[in-house]
Amino acid sequence: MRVVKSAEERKNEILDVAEQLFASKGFDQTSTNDIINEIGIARGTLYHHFKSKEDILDAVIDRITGTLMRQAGAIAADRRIPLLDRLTGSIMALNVDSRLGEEVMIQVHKPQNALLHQKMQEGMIRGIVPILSGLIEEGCREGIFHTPYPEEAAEMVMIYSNVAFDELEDRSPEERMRKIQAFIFHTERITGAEEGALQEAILRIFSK
Amino acid sequence: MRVVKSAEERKNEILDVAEQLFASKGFDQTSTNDIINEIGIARGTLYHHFKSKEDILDAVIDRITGTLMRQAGAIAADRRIPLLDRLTGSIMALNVDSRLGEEVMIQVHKPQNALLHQKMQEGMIRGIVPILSGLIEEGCREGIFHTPYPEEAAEMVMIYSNVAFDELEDRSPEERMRKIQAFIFHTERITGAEEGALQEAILRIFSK
DNA sequence: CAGCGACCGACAGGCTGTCGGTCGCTGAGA
DNA sequence: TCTCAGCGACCGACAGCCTGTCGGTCGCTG
Repeated sequence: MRVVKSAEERKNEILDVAEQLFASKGFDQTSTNDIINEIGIARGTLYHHFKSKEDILDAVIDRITGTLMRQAGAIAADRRIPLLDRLTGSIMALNVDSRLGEEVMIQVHKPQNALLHQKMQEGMIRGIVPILSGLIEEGCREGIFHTPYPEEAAEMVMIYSNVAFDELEDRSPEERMRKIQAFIFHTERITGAEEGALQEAILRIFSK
Repeated sequence: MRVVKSAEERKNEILDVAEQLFASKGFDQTSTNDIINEIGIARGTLYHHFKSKEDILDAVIDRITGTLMRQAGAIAADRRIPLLDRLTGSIMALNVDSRLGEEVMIQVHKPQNALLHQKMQEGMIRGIVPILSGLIEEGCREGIFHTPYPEEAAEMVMIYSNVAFDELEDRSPEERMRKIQAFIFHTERITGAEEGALQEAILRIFSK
Protein backbone atom coordinates (compact mmCIF):
# COMPACT_ATOMS: atom_id res chain seq x y z
CA MET A 1 0.00 0.00 0.00
CA ARG A 2 1.11 3.46 -0.74
CA VAL A 3 1.02 6.10 1.96
CA VAL A 4 2.25 9.56 1.12
CA LYS A 5 3.66 11.83 3.76
CA SER A 6 5.48 15.13 3.72
CA ALA A 7 9.22 14.82 3.20
CA GLU A 8 9.96 16.15 6.67
CA GLU A 9 7.59 13.74 8.35
CA ARG A 10 8.98 10.78 6.43
CA LYS A 11 12.54 11.79 7.11
CA ASN A 12 11.91 11.95 10.82
CA GLU A 13 10.16 8.62 10.71
CA ILE A 14 13.22 7.09 9.08
CA LEU A 15 15.55 8.74 11.57
CA ASP A 16 13.47 7.51 14.52
CA VAL A 17 13.62 3.92 13.34
CA ALA A 18 17.27 4.15 12.32
CA GLU A 19 18.29 5.62 15.65
CA GLN A 20 16.52 2.85 17.49
CA LEU A 21 18.06 0.13 15.31
CA PHE A 22 21.57 1.60 15.32
CA ALA A 23 21.31 1.80 19.08
CA SER A 24 20.19 -1.77 19.57
CA LYS A 25 22.26 -3.55 16.91
CA GLY A 26 24.96 -1.16 15.83
CA PHE A 27 25.38 0.62 12.50
CA ASP A 28 27.12 -2.11 10.52
CA GLN A 29 24.71 -4.73 11.75
CA THR A 30 21.69 -2.72 10.73
CA SER A 31 20.82 -3.11 7.06
CA THR A 32 18.76 -0.66 5.09
CA ASN A 33 16.32 -3.55 4.67
CA ASP A 34 15.82 -3.61 8.44
CA ILE A 35 14.88 0.04 8.34
CA ILE A 36 12.47 -0.09 5.42
CA ASN A 37 10.79 -3.27 6.63
CA GLU A 38 10.23 -1.75 10.04
CA ILE A 39 8.59 1.30 8.50
CA GLY A 40 6.94 -0.45 5.60
CA ILE A 41 8.40 1.57 2.75
CA ALA A 42 10.35 0.59 -0.37
CA ARG A 43 14.10 0.83 -0.89
CA GLY A 44 13.59 3.61 -3.38
CA THR A 45 11.77 5.71 -0.84
CA LEU A 46 14.64 5.48 1.60
CA TYR A 47 17.11 6.57 -1.04
CA HIS A 48 14.76 9.31 -2.17
CA HIS A 49 15.14 10.95 1.23
CA PHE A 50 18.74 10.06 2.06
CA LYS A 51 21.57 9.67 -0.37
CA SER A 52 23.28 6.80 1.47
CA LYS A 53 23.19 4.74 4.61
CA GLU A 54 25.97 6.84 6.06
CA ASP A 55 23.93 9.94 5.31
CA ILE A 56 21.26 8.53 7.62
CA LEU A 57 23.86 7.97 10.33
CA ASP A 58 25.05 11.55 10.02
CA ALA A 59 21.52 12.85 10.35
CA VAL A 60 20.84 10.67 13.40
CA ILE A 61 23.99 11.93 15.06
CA ASP A 62 23.22 15.54 14.21
CA ARG A 63 19.85 15.22 15.89
CA ILE A 64 21.34 13.75 19.05
CA THR A 65 24.36 16.01 19.38
CA GLY A 66 22.15 18.98 18.60
CA THR A 67 19.89 18.15 21.50
CA LEU A 68 22.77 17.54 23.89
CA MET A 69 24.48 20.74 22.87
CA ARG A 70 21.33 22.75 23.33
CA GLN A 71 20.96 21.39 26.86
CA ALA A 72 24.58 21.98 27.76
CA GLY A 73 24.49 25.40 26.14
CA ALA A 74 21.42 26.41 28.11
CA ILE A 75 23.06 25.50 31.38
CA ALA A 76 26.30 27.23 30.43
CA ALA A 77 24.46 30.43 29.57
CA ASP A 78 22.30 30.57 32.70
CA ARG A 79 23.91 33.36 34.65
CA ARG A 80 21.75 32.72 37.69
CA ILE A 81 23.84 29.60 38.37
CA PRO A 82 27.34 29.91 39.86
CA LEU A 83 30.09 29.49 37.29
CA LEU A 84 31.52 26.27 38.71
CA ASP A 85 28.09 24.69 38.73
CA ARG A 86 27.55 25.72 35.14
CA LEU A 87 30.78 24.00 34.13
CA THR A 88 30.06 20.74 35.90
CA GLY A 89 26.41 20.91 34.92
CA SER A 90 27.06 21.26 31.24
CA ILE A 91 29.58 18.41 31.26
CA MET A 92 27.14 16.20 33.10
CA ALA A 93 24.36 17.08 30.68
CA LEU A 94 26.34 15.23 28.03
CA ASN A 95 26.85 11.97 29.84
CA VAL A 96 23.61 11.45 31.68
CA ASP A 97 19.89 11.89 30.90
CA SER A 98 18.88 13.29 27.49
CA ARG A 99 15.90 11.06 26.93
CA LEU A 100 16.22 11.18 23.17
CA GLY A 101 19.67 9.76 22.70
CA GLU A 102 19.68 7.65 25.80
CA GLU A 103 19.49 4.30 24.08
CA VAL A 104 22.10 5.33 21.58
CA MET A 105 24.44 6.49 24.31
CA ILE A 106 24.25 3.12 26.00
CA GLN A 107 25.12 1.15 22.90
CA VAL A 108 27.49 3.67 21.41
CA HIS A 109 30.43 2.23 23.25
CA LYS A 110 30.23 -1.31 21.89
CA PRO A 111 33.23 -2.06 19.68
CA GLN A 112 31.02 -2.67 16.67
CA ASN A 113 29.76 0.90 16.72
CA ALA A 114 33.09 2.51 16.07
CA LEU A 115 31.91 4.81 13.31
CA LEU A 116 28.89 5.91 15.31
CA HIS A 117 31.09 6.58 18.29
CA GLN A 118 33.74 8.48 16.41
CA LYS A 119 31.31 10.68 14.52
CA MET A 120 29.45 11.42 17.69
CA GLN A 121 32.63 12.28 19.53
CA GLU A 122 33.73 14.59 16.78
CA GLY A 123 30.40 16.38 16.71
CA MET A 124 30.35 16.74 20.48
CA ILE A 125 33.85 18.10 20.64
CA ARG A 126 33.23 20.60 17.90
CA GLY A 127 30.08 21.78 19.62
CA ILE A 128 30.92 21.58 23.30
CA VAL A 129 34.52 22.70 23.47
CA PRO A 130 33.70 26.31 22.58
CA ILE A 131 31.03 26.38 25.28
CA LEU A 132 33.31 24.97 27.96
CA SER A 133 36.27 27.07 26.97
CA GLY A 134 34.04 30.14 27.21
CA LEU A 135 33.19 29.16 30.77
CA ILE A 136 36.82 28.58 31.62
CA GLU A 137 37.83 31.96 30.22
CA GLU A 138 35.11 33.57 32.26
CA GLY A 139 36.43 31.75 35.32
CA CYS A 140 39.94 33.01 34.61
CA ARG A 141 38.70 36.59 34.58
CA GLU A 142 36.90 35.95 37.86
CA GLY A 143 40.03 34.42 39.36
CA ILE A 144 38.43 30.99 39.87
CA PHE A 145 40.51 29.32 37.16
CA HIS A 146 44.08 29.92 36.10
CA THR A 147 45.28 28.69 32.74
CA PRO A 148 46.92 30.11 29.64
CA TYR A 149 45.19 27.43 27.51
CA PRO A 150 41.43 27.54 28.19
CA GLU A 151 40.46 25.99 24.88
CA GLU A 152 42.88 23.08 25.06
CA ALA A 153 41.90 22.55 28.67
CA ALA A 154 38.26 22.22 27.64
CA GLU A 155 39.26 19.87 24.84
CA MET A 156 41.24 17.64 27.15
CA VAL A 157 38.45 17.40 29.67
CA MET A 158 35.85 16.64 27.01
CA ILE A 159 37.91 14.03 25.19
CA TYR A 160 38.81 12.21 28.33
CA SER A 161 35.28 12.09 29.68
CA ASN A 162 34.08 10.85 26.31
CA VAL A 163 36.59 8.05 25.92
CA ALA A 164 37.33 6.94 29.45
CA PHE A 165 33.76 6.72 30.65
CA ASP A 166 33.03 4.41 27.75
CA GLU A 167 34.75 1.55 29.44
CA LEU A 168 33.16 2.25 32.78
CA GLU A 169 30.13 0.05 32.16
CA ASP A 170 31.71 -3.21 33.17
CA ARG A 171 33.61 -2.01 36.22
CA SER A 172 32.90 -2.36 39.90
CA PRO A 173 31.17 0.55 41.66
CA GLU A 174 34.36 1.30 43.60
CA GLU A 175 36.41 1.56 40.45
CA ARG A 176 33.83 3.81 38.88
CA MET A 177 33.82 6.11 41.85
CA ARG A 178 37.59 6.27 41.80
CA LYS A 179 37.61 7.14 38.09
CA ILE A 180 35.07 9.86 38.59
CA GLN A 181 36.96 11.26 41.56
CA ALA A 182 40.15 11.23 39.52
CA PHE A 183 38.40 12.96 36.65
CA ILE A 184 37.20 15.76 38.91
CA PHE A 185 40.63 16.06 40.49
CA HIS A 186 42.33 16.31 37.10
CA THR A 187 39.78 18.79 35.80
CA GLU A 188 40.62 21.00 38.77
CA ARG A 189 44.31 20.72 38.02
CA ILE A 190 43.94 21.38 34.31
CA THR A 191 41.78 24.43 34.78
CA GLY A 192 43.92 25.65 37.65
CA ALA A 193 40.98 25.69 40.05
CA GLU A 194 41.47 25.46 43.76
CA GLU A 195 41.68 21.85 44.89
CA GLY A 196 38.25 20.62 45.90
CA ALA A 197 36.38 23.48 44.24
CA LEU A 198 34.72 21.40 41.55
CA GLN A 199 34.09 18.59 43.96
CA GLU A 200 32.05 21.00 46.02
CA ALA A 201 30.13 22.26 43.02
CA ILE A 202 29.13 18.73 42.10
CA LEU A 203 27.96 17.92 45.61
CA ARG A 204 25.97 21.13 45.44
CA ILE A 205 24.20 19.95 42.28
CA PHE A 206 23.40 16.54 43.67
CA SER A 207 22.15 17.89 46.99
CA LYS A 208 19.30 19.66 45.19
CA MET B 1 49.45 -21.71 -10.10
CA ARG B 2 49.80 -23.26 -6.73
CA VAL B 3 52.57 -22.08 -4.44
CA VAL B 4 52.80 -23.63 -1.00
CA LYS B 5 54.33 -21.72 1.87
CA SER B 6 54.52 -22.28 5.59
CA ALA B 7 51.52 -21.03 7.52
CA GLU B 8 53.53 -18.38 9.30
CA GLU B 9 55.07 -17.07 6.12
CA ARG B 10 51.70 -16.90 4.40
CA LYS B 11 50.07 -15.23 7.36
CA ASN B 12 52.69 -12.53 7.42
CA GLU B 13 52.35 -12.05 3.69
CA ILE B 14 48.62 -11.52 4.14
CA LEU B 15 49.18 -9.13 7.03
CA ASP B 16 51.73 -7.12 5.06
CA VAL B 17 49.35 -6.62 2.17
CA ALA B 18 46.35 -6.02 4.41
CA GLU B 19 48.21 -3.43 6.45
CA GLN B 20 49.24 -1.59 3.34
CA LEU B 21 45.71 -1.66 1.88
CA PHE B 22 43.95 -0.73 5.12
CA ALA B 23 46.35 2.15 5.43
CA SER B 24 45.81 3.47 1.94
CA LYS B 25 42.08 2.87 1.50
CA GLY B 26 40.64 2.18 4.92
CA PHE B 27 39.28 -1.05 6.34
CA ASP B 28 35.73 -0.89 5.00
CA GLN B 29 36.92 0.13 1.56
CA THR B 30 39.34 -2.78 1.33
CA SER B 31 37.67 -5.99 0.21
CA THR B 32 39.07 -9.43 0.82
CA ASN B 33 39.24 -9.67 -2.96
CA ASP B 34 41.68 -6.77 -3.01
CA ILE B 35 43.90 -8.67 -0.64
CA ILE B 36 43.86 -12.02 -2.38
CA ASN B 37 44.28 -10.51 -5.84
CA GLU B 38 47.27 -8.53 -4.66
CA ILE B 39 48.91 -11.67 -3.29
CA GLY B 40 47.60 -14.07 -5.91
CA ILE B 41 45.89 -16.59 -3.65
CA ALA B 42 42.33 -17.91 -3.55
CA ARG B 43 39.56 -16.88 -1.19
CA GLY B 44 39.73 -20.19 0.56
CA THR B 45 43.38 -19.68 1.37
CA LEU B 46 42.70 -16.40 3.06
CA TYR B 47 39.97 -17.94 5.19
CA HIS B 48 42.17 -20.92 5.91
CA HIS B 49 44.58 -18.64 7.74
CA PHE B 50 42.15 -16.07 9.21
CA LYS B 51 38.66 -16.72 10.35
CA SER B 52 37.24 -13.39 9.20
CA LYS B 53 38.16 -10.06 7.73
CA GLU B 54 37.99 -8.50 11.17
CA ASP B 55 40.36 -11.17 12.42
CA ILE B 56 42.89 -9.86 9.90
CA LEU B 57 42.37 -6.34 11.18
CA ASP B 58 42.97 -7.47 14.74
CA ALA B 59 46.18 -9.21 13.75
CA VAL B 60 47.42 -6.14 11.86
CA ILE B 61 46.73 -3.95 14.86
CA ASP B 62 48.39 -6.38 17.24
CA ARG B 63 51.53 -6.31 15.15
CA ILE B 64 51.66 -2.53 15.10
CA THR B 65 50.75 -1.88 18.71
CA GLY B 66 53.15 -4.62 19.76
CA THR B 67 55.99 -2.87 18.01
CA LEU B 68 55.11 0.53 19.40
CA MET B 69 54.76 -0.85 22.89
CA ARG B 70 58.07 -2.60 22.74
CA GLN B 71 59.75 0.66 21.72
CA ALA B 72 58.02 2.70 24.39
CA GLY B 73 58.66 -0.01 26.98
CA ALA B 74 62.36 -0.12 26.17
CA ILE B 75 62.69 3.62 26.68
CA ALA B 76 60.66 3.53 29.89
CA ALA B 77 62.84 0.80 31.34
CA ASP B 78 66.18 2.36 30.47
CA ARG B 79 67.40 3.56 33.84
CA ARG B 80 70.36 5.35 32.32
CA ILE B 81 67.94 8.02 31.07
CA PRO B 82 66.51 10.61 33.47
CA LEU B 83 62.96 9.86 34.51
CA LEU B 84 61.39 12.89 32.85
CA ASP B 85 63.08 12.05 29.58
CA ARG B 86 61.84 8.50 29.80
CA LEU B 87 58.27 9.73 30.18
CA THR B 88 58.37 12.14 27.27
CA GLY B 89 60.41 9.72 25.23
CA SER B 90 57.97 6.86 25.57
CA ILE B 91 55.01 9.08 24.72
CA MET B 92 56.80 10.40 21.68
CA ALA B 93 57.71 6.90 20.57
CA LEU B 94 54.01 6.33 19.99
CA ASN B 95 53.26 9.29 17.81
CA VAL B 96 56.30 9.62 15.66
CA ASP B 97 58.59 7.27 13.75
CA SER B 98 57.97 3.52 14.01
CA ARG B 99 58.71 2.68 10.43
CA LEU B 100 56.41 -0.31 10.37
CA GLY B 101 53.14 1.33 11.21
CA GLU B 102 53.96 4.69 9.73
CA GLU B 103 51.63 4.49 6.76
CA VAL B 104 48.86 3.17 8.91
CA MET B 105 49.31 5.95 11.43
CA ILE B 106 48.91 8.55 8.71
CA GLN B 107 45.68 7.16 7.37
CA VAL B 108 44.29 5.95 10.68
CA HIS B 109 42.67 9.26 11.38
CA LYS B 110 40.48 9.44 8.30
CA PRO B 111 36.80 9.21 9.24
CA GLN B 112 36.35 6.03 7.25
CA ASN B 113 38.84 4.16 9.41
CA ALA B 114 36.87 4.43 12.60
CA LEU B 115 37.11 0.79 13.57
CA LEU B 116 40.84 0.68 12.87
CA HIS B 117 41.33 3.79 14.92
CA GLN B 118 39.26 2.65 17.86
CA LYS B 119 40.82 -0.79 18.08
CA MET B 120 44.25 0.72 17.84
CA GLN B 121 43.50 3.24 20.54
CA GLU B 122 42.15 0.56 22.83
CA GLY B 123 45.20 -1.62 22.32
CA MET B 124 47.56 1.29 22.89
CA ILE B 125 45.84 2.39 26.03
CA ARG B 126 45.77 -1.08 27.48
CA GLY B 127 49.45 -1.51 26.75
CA ILE B 128 50.91 1.92 27.38
CA VAL B 129 48.99 3.17 30.39
CA PRO B 130 50.62 0.67 32.77
CA ILE B 131 54.04 1.68 31.51
CA LEU B 132 53.39 5.39 31.91
CA SER B 133 51.69 5.05 35.24
CA GLY B 134 54.69 3.09 36.48
CA LEU B 135 56.90 5.99 35.49
CA ILE B 136 54.63 8.48 37.19
CA GLU B 137 54.59 6.46 40.40
CA GLU B 138 58.35 6.31 40.29
CA GLY B 139 58.40 10.08 39.84
CA CYS B 140 56.10 10.52 42.82
CA ARG B 141 58.52 8.56 45.00
CA GLU B 142 61.36 10.71 43.73
CA GLY B 143 59.40 13.86 44.44
CA ILE B 144 59.30 14.94 40.79
CA PHE B 145 55.58 14.28 40.39
CA HIS B 146 52.75 14.71 42.86
CA THR B 147 49.46 12.98 42.28
CA PRO B 148 47.13 10.61 44.09
CA TYR B 149 45.94 9.18 40.75
CA PRO B 150 49.00 8.09 38.71
CA GLU B 151 47.08 5.57 36.62
CA GLU B 152 44.26 7.91 35.66
CA ALA B 153 46.80 10.63 34.99
CA ALA B 154 48.57 8.34 32.52
CA GLU B 155 45.26 7.44 30.96
CA MET B 156 44.25 11.03 30.49
CA VAL B 157 47.54 11.98 28.90
CA MET B 158 47.45 9.00 26.54
CA ILE B 159 43.86 9.42 25.47
CA TYR B 160 44.27 13.08 24.78
CA SER B 161 47.42 12.69 22.75
CA ASN B 162 45.78 9.94 20.77
CA VAL B 163 42.59 11.79 19.92
CA ALA B 164 43.63 15.40 19.76
CA PHE B 165 46.71 14.94 17.61
CA ASP B 166 44.54 13.17 15.06
CA GLU B 167 43.11 16.43 13.88
CA LEU B 168 46.43 18.17 13.80
CA GLU B 169 47.22 17.21 10.22
CA ASP B 170 45.29 20.01 8.57
CA ARG B 171 46.29 22.83 10.91
CA SER B 172 48.75 25.65 10.52
CA PRO B 173 52.21 25.19 12.04
CA GLU B 174 51.45 27.86 14.67
CA GLU B 175 48.32 26.06 15.80
CA ARG B 176 50.20 22.80 15.98
CA MET B 177 52.89 24.32 18.10
CA ARG B 178 50.33 25.82 20.42
CA LYS B 179 48.53 22.47 20.81
CA ILE B 180 51.77 20.72 21.60
CA GLN B 181 52.78 23.39 24.09
CA ALA B 182 49.37 23.14 25.71
CA PHE B 183 49.69 19.37 25.87
CA ILE B 184 53.01 19.58 27.64
CA PHE B 185 51.69 22.22 30.00
CA HIS B 186 48.66 20.11 30.89
CA THR B 187 50.74 16.99 31.32
CA GLU B 188 52.83 18.89 33.86
CA ARG B 189 49.72 20.00 35.71
CA ILE B 190 48.12 16.56 35.70
CA THR B 191 51.20 14.80 36.96
CA GLY B 192 51.90 17.58 39.43
CA ALA B 193 55.32 18.26 37.98
CA GLU B 194 57.02 21.57 38.39
CA GLU B 195 55.97 24.02 35.68
CA GLY B 196 58.41 23.81 32.80
CA ALA B 197 60.02 20.56 33.90
CA LEU B 198 58.71 18.46 31.01
CA GLN B 199 59.30 21.27 28.59
CA GLU B 200 62.97 21.12 29.54
CA ALA B 201 63.10 17.37 29.19
CA ILE B 202 61.75 17.59 25.66
CA LEU B 203 64.20 20.24 24.64
CA ARG B 204 66.90 18.02 26.09
CA ILE B 205 65.80 15.14 23.84
CA PHE B 206 65.67 17.27 20.72
CA SER B 207 69.01 18.91 21.37
CA LYS B 208 70.72 15.54 21.02
C1' DC C 1 52.92 -44.09 -0.22
C1' DA C 2 49.85 -42.28 3.47
C1' DG C 3 48.38 -38.47 5.71
C1' DC C 4 48.43 -33.73 6.76
C1' DG C 5 47.71 -29.24 5.84
C1' DA C 6 48.09 -25.49 2.47
C1' DC C 7 45.45 -24.38 -1.21
C1' DC C 8 41.60 -23.78 -4.62
C1' DG C 9 37.26 -21.67 -6.63
C1' DA C 10 32.32 -22.17 -7.20
C1' DC C 11 28.55 -20.86 -4.68
C1' DA C 12 25.04 -19.18 -1.28
C1' DG C 13 23.17 -15.48 0.67
C1' DG C 14 23.28 -10.80 1.89
C1' DC C 15 24.24 -6.15 1.17
C1' DT C 16 23.88 -1.09 -0.98
C1' DG C 17 22.55 1.99 -4.27
C1' DT C 18 20.11 2.87 -9.00
C1' DC C 19 16.58 3.75 -12.19
C1' DG C 20 12.51 3.84 -14.93
C1' DG C 21 8.09 4.21 -13.94
C1' DT C 22 3.63 5.00 -10.93
C1' DC C 23 0.37 7.56 -8.47
C1' DG C 24 -1.52 10.98 -4.95
C1' DC C 25 -1.98 15.89 -4.11
C1' DT C 26 -2.24 20.61 -5.09
C1' DG C 27 -3.23 24.76 -7.24
C1' DA C 28 -4.29 27.34 -11.43
C1' DG C 29 -7.45 28.09 -14.97
C1' DA C 30 -12.08 27.29 -16.96
C1' DT D 1 -16.89 23.93 -8.45
C1' DC D 2 -14.66 20.99 -11.75
C1' DT D 3 -10.53 19.54 -14.40
C1' DC D 4 -6.15 18.49 -15.31
C1' DA D 5 -1.04 19.22 -15.46
C1' DG D 6 2.95 18.85 -13.01
C1' DC D 7 5.56 17.82 -9.05
C1' DG D 8 7.42 15.02 -5.86
C1' DA D 9 6.75 11.01 -2.82
C1' DC D 10 6.83 6.42 -3.69
C1' DC D 11 7.73 1.72 -5.64
C1' DG D 12 10.43 -2.70 -6.52
C1' DA D 13 13.31 -5.20 -9.78
C1' DC D 14 17.94 -5.37 -10.63
C1' DA D 15 23.08 -4.83 -11.05
C1' DG D 16 27.02 -5.47 -8.87
C1' DC D 17 29.27 -5.67 -4.94
C1' DC D 18 30.53 -8.09 -0.72
C1' DT D 19 31.88 -12.05 2.98
C1' DG D 20 32.28 -16.52 4.44
C1' DT D 21 31.67 -21.76 3.36
C1' DC D 22 32.73 -26.20 1.76
C1' DG D 23 34.01 -30.20 -0.79
C1' DG D 24 37.75 -31.37 -3.09
C1' DT D 25 42.90 -31.10 -4.82
C1' DC D 26 47.69 -31.51 -4.51
C1' DG D 27 52.56 -30.82 -2.64
C1' DC D 28 55.62 -32.28 1.08
C1' DT D 29 57.37 -35.02 4.53
C1' DG D 30 58.32 -38.94 7.31
